Amino acid sequence: MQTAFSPADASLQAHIAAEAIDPRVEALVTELIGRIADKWTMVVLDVLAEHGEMRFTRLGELVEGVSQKMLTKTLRQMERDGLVTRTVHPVVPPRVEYKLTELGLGLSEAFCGVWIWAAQHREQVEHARQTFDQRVAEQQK
Amino acid sequence: MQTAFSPADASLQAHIAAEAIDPRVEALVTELIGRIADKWTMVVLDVLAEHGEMRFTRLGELVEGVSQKMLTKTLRQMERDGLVTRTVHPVVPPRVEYKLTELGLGLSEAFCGVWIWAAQHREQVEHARQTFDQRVAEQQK
DNA sequence: CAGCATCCTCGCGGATACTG
DNA sequence: CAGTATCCGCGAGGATGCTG
Repeated sequence: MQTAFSPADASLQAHIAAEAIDPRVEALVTELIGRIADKWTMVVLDVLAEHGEMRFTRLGELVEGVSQKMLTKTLRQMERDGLVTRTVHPVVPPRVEYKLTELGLGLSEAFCGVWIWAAQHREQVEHARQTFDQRVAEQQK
Repeated sequence: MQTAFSPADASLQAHIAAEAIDPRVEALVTELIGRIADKWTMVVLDVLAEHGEMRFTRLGELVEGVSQKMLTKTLRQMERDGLVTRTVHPVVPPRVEYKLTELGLGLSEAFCGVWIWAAQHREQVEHARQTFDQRVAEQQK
């Protein structure tokens, strides 16, 4: 079924608008967003999209700031969600490679717009914060 | 237009590719992503983008699932980041309206791709989870 | 090397009660 | 109506130590 997707993409596209109104679907999508839109998932997604297949340790270096625990957890979640594949090479020392699936690659592309936005508007956001904080401080007085 | 942005947009656009490589900028953008990519912010953003200016209570109804505390907190953060404006009408009973700024509107558009992706691939993700959980369960035996 | 297990802390976030 | 204030449980997430 192409695994889990019977209707043609064109048809789906046409239904997006209608689906967006359905509150139940909205809720499910929101839930999905809530799970994948966490900090580490996004960064791992980005790193893997840029560098391709990678080992655990190398990934930990590039993500930077992530603890080993969180990296493991994030990767497990992503594997569970079908975003990455985990291939264990039966050698010593063990060699485990992580790689984005089609699904993961698609998500990384969808998220690309947000990265660009963040890069473009970071300064505006920082300025807004300063202004806000200043206003609050003055109001305190 | 905006008050807080000296370099021209075209120039910025040209620098995006270069900036993306700079690790410091990467870190800052990552941090920004980490802050805005939380569950409630995304949903509020979505609701405001769809319905325009809205009052606090109405917002709480549409977001659905959010506690009053989290809604307040989320809105304060978004206001601080310059994503929404908060206008208090000095009447009784009090009337407070929230509305997306240009900045917020831009982010909601950037995030649009992710919403579409989530709507389109929700089933695939769910299927992947079932497969994964099954595999783990069998491995346990 | 790639992890699992354990301990421990801290702050998220819900529930409830009160106010301008 | 639109919040603030307070209490509190629980899970996220870091640090450390151990394995195949």
